[in-house]
Amino acid sequence: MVKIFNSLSRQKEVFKPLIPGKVNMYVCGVTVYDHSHIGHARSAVVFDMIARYLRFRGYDVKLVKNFTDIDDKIIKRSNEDKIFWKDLTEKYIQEYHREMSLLNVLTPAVEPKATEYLPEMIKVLQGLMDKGFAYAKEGDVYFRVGAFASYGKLSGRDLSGEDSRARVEANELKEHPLDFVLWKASKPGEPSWDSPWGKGRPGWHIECSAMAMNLLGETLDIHGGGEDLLFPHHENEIAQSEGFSGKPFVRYWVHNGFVTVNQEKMSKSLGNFFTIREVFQKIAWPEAVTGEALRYFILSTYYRQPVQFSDQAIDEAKNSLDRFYILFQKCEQASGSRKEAGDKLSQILDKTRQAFIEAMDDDFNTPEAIAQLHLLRNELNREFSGGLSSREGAGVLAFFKELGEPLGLFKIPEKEWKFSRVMEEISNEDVERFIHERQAARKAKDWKRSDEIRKELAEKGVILEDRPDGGTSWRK
RNA sequence: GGCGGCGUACCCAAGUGGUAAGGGAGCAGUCUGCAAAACUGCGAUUCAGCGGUUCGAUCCCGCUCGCCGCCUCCA
Repeated sequence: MVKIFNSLSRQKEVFKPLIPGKVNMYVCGVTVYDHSHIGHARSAVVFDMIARYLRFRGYDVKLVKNFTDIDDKIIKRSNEDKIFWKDLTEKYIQEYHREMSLLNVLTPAVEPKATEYLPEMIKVLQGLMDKGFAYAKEGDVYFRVGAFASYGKLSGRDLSGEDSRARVEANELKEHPLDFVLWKASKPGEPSWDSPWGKGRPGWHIECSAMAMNLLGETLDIHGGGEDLLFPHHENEIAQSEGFSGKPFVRYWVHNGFVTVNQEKMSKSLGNFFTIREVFQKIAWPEAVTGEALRYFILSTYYRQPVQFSDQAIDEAKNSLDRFYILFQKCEQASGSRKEAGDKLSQILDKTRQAFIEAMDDDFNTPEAIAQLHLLRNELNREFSGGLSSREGAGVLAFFKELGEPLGLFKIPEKEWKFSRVMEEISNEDVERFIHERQAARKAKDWKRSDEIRKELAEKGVILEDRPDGGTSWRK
């Protein structure tokens, strides 16, 4: 039984989708005018994890995540950089895709772009006009907040209570300060589309309503996004969508917490942000390893809590993952002749699976779920210090991969994981050659030469482990 | 001014009305020719502070302090 914290009710609720077994899920994506930062990465990873976990629990999940490819910032940037706005957005969409794949974020079923849904948006606008929820002024169209009785139910504000310090944009054309623009008349030279109210472009909020309703239906099971979108964006989406359809727009609102730097929200305006690409550039591990470390870092905090980004935090995540991969390597090297433990192993695995599900069912408590995997790792090392049979080793490995799937972790083949911090390249053949030489030295009790070789290899990032059976394992 | 959140060991981070998971780092031990890995032990008499409710509170209530977020584009 999955429970989800619903921002609308501000409590955990038992998750029951509209249609049993099916989940329609919409997540606000990014505005493509610049590089994405770690905050965007968090949101993407969190909702990817949620979709993965619901699938793990047997739901048929359809996930839609949009690209906002037309807005003020895009127009501004395209003018500054003297690049056609369409080329600008295309460039960043491609970059986003590349980064998502490094983070092991699955591609959503549909990734609609705002500019591909103009007719659908205009249809919603027209509907809102017809019902009196919208009014046109000088080529703009505004939503009339006063006409929508439950306006403010998500963000907990009421229309009368907006006092003098509310920083609402002054606009003579609006009937109420909180009225928001659905359609914006275009200035000469700006990208524009035809509409019954003249040439213009859509306001920000309308795209999500139109795309979500068209692709997933008028009532969504889950709608996600960063907590900064709660107001006004999601509040406005509710008003538009419910005003238009007369049906509840979203059953479960889910919001992820921020990535912070020195306790402050990572944001463009504060200038304290790290782009995803910059993190990958800075860290010398293979990209896939960095991606998994970053993902582990994100998932090691509960998704609604703020998470503090730092180089050290990524290092710690990597260290934790190393422990798992060392175990995986041992599983791979398990010996076929080993006597099997029988039921004990499967009992241990079952117990962990149960605890894992219990944690994840409780509003996707990934830190707790990961802790369970560490407990298992610990128990396996303790109970099976004598080693596992190759069949058992494969079983354990498969088990970690199985539970790693909803988290999107443990995806990297053991041989490709990077243990050492040393980035020097050395071929496997050379490593084997050195180890062979060292074996001979050890046999002759030439410890001096043996240690020299160990040291040499260590400098090249190869870590040696002499096994009780006389062989030597290595990793790099 | 309105609304909301947070404060758990050196760092990260779960959690429950019944006496503090897990990870990282550290130290010690076992094992090892030496290592590595692994395991074992040590590490918050205590959960920002002060009151209250309770047989009992880190967890419930109130107040105080500190930090942060939204109210403007924002994941």
